[in-house]
Amino acid sequence: MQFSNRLRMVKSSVQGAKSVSVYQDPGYCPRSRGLSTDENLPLLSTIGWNLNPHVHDARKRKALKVRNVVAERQRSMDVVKIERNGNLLSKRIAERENRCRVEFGWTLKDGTSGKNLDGNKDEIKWNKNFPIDQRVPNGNGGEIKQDGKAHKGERNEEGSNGNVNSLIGRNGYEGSDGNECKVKWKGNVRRGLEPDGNGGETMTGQSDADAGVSETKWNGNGFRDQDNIDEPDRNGGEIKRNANVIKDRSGSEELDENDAKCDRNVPGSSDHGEKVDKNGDEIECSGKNLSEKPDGNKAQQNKDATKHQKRDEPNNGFPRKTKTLGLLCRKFFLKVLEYIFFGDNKINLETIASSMEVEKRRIYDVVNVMEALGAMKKSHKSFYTWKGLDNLPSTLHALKIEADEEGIYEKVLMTQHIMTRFMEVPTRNEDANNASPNEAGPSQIHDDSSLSTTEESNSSGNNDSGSGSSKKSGSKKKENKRQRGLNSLTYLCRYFFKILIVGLDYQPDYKVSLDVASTILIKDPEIDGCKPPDRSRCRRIYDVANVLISLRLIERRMFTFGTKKIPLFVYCGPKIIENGQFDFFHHIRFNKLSVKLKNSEEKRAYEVEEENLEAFFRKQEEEKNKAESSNDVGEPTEKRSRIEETDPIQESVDFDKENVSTTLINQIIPSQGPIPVPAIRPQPQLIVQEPRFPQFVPPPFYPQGFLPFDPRMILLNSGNLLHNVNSPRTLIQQNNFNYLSVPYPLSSIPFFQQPYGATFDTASAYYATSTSTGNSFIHPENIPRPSAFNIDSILGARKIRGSNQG
DNA sequence: CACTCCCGCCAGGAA
DNA sequence: TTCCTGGCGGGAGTG
Repeated sequence: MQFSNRLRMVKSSVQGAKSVSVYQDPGYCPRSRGLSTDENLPLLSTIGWNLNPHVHDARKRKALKVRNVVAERQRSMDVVKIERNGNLLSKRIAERENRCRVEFGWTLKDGTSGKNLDGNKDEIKWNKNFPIDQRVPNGNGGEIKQDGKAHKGERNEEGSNGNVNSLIGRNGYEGSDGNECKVKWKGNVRRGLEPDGNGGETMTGQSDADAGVSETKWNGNGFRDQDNIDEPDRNGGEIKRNANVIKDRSGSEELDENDAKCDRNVPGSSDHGEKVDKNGDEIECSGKNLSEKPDGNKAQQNKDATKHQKRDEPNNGFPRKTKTLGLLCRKFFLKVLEYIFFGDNKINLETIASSMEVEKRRIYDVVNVMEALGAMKKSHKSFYTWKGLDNLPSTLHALKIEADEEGIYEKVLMTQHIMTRFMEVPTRNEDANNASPNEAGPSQIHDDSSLSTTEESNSSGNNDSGSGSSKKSGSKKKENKRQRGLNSLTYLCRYFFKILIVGLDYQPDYKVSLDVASTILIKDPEIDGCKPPDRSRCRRIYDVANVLISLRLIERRMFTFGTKKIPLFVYCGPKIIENGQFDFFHHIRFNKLSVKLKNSEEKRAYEVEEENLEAFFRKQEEEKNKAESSNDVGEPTEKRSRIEETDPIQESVDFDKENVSTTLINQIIPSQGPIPVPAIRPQPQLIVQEPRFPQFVPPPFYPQGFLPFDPRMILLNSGNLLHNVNSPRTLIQQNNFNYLSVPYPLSSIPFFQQPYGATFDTASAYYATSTSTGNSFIHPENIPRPSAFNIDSILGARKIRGSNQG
């Protein structure tokens, strides 16, 4: 509770008064180029000007509805879950029509007072605190046993336990713990059950819904949502629910009423208690009882129920930092693990989204990346098949081959070189205004004269002139579609991976900056030159990167360049081997995030997710051990997790998983047991490495103005070229362009701290190679920015201009 | 101010 | 026609 309160953040409500960013500079914004200013105007809704308030309101309502739906689904999800015996939730909706019985149960943690509902139990014994164990024979001789005393069933009023479906109900943060608005299970819940006509049996009970790591059963408040929940499990058509089931029989208006009544110990009341729905289900009403009209398949997406849970919760009550994509990915992964654990590889996005308390839209971001990695495949609407990441090494191997064939490594190098030139220090006499980045590039002719079709299509995407013929619009549509595909997260992810892995064979410490990656991803330097990529796609790269980071497949490491820090991405996934196998669960378990999370909420959230994951694995192991108890010879437990000091993935050492610390974000714990493919970890940052730049063979393609360079060529002050590799000043100049064969060949700056490419002083035509001897050395501090390709900085300037323009 | 990236609008298309 | 999917950009949050 305290923590939840702490997490509450008041979302700033700055609206309207903000200046609007209008990207109208055709010289910079590829999408804007050649467009009229109207095309570049942001939506009115975003501006808030001249906007029909009704439209605006409608949008807001829609957004609100979406949020409500999410919350509603969450409630549904609470009811959907199953006992851990594998009664996997949500299978076929159609089956709900035939289900015979539904059990609502809470398994008791201490096991003293009742049986778990595992399996097809016929009865539940309740805690002795339960004064009444009322058995009502149903029409077919079945027994209905009802409720018990919940001794630990503290539930969130919202039913928004993000972990409701999780075996590990850690529930430690973001109010997802059911502790924010606790509903104490008062027990003493009595009710008269009406036998259903089908001989269905309803069991009500309650579990020790302790957020216990290993005991979490179904313990959420739930709306009955037949679309989600009314599905028999695979063990005989039972759904066991140990949730506070919300039942809306009379529509939203009654919710509060029911709510209020149910706060009391509910005596068996036909009004608020169980009712047989048309399918013969009985629904228990207990704890926080809300009722839902059992009127059919589409339970009214509850606005009202959500209403009261949302009203005090700006930003859904959770700080933004606890909703990061990386964190979401971790949660998602845990959910998937549960599915796998239950032997089901069909992932229902709706279910997952509900249980994670996020909009489905957010899930797509993760799913798309997973798809790109081959981990998931869409089966049908809202359902994906989990294929796993065990084949990741071979998947990446294939990607790497593709990358090689596409010459991506050369593109990377070339982009680095080209971008380097944006760091030119203008001569004193030179008007800085004339030295725009684009003009410096070898592809400038391209840039100016011929916008690529890509850009055209980009532009067309924003162009709503609509005056073209149908034929024209058809092709435009096609082009839009093509462009959309190129911008898809899946595509970007794969391409991003190609960029990140393609150089591993050449540079052991291969790393790529965001600027380089975004430039290559967003444009083909060969065609488009190295114009600044647009912001939007950079955002996508951030999205992809965050997911990959949370999966521990890449790392983002900060490198200093002068006074600036620039992030570089480093691959740290499994070794890329053809037909290699990879225990991804293992990988994600023992490779903790190495990034330092500054935000405490985010850090806490990550910790909780780590703990959840760990608890899941422990649970899994426990069960495994039980099964193999006879053979089990325990390893010495002295081996413990340790703080990673060297390359953490050098070897896989047996460690006692049970004692693995899961709270250290920066900790990397060697894995237990061998894994087929070790993970690649970046080198420790502080180790000075020899510059290891391969003898770069010029790529087979050359943009206009770009000529291959010879690493052995150096440029003398006279401008003549010489073959010499021994000189510290290794400058290559060909065709009016300067290339450096070896970036910072003799620089005292460690290579890993150096920016990509070389720093070039046009005034002196020297490369900075020495801090002590080179008269013309340009200290990094004197370089305006680590990369002029920093998108937002460029666009930020544009932004100002745009704002100035109106 | 720059960087990061969440949020939600809305186009496109599948169901 | 509905609604799922996901591209996209605004702007919030943070250092």
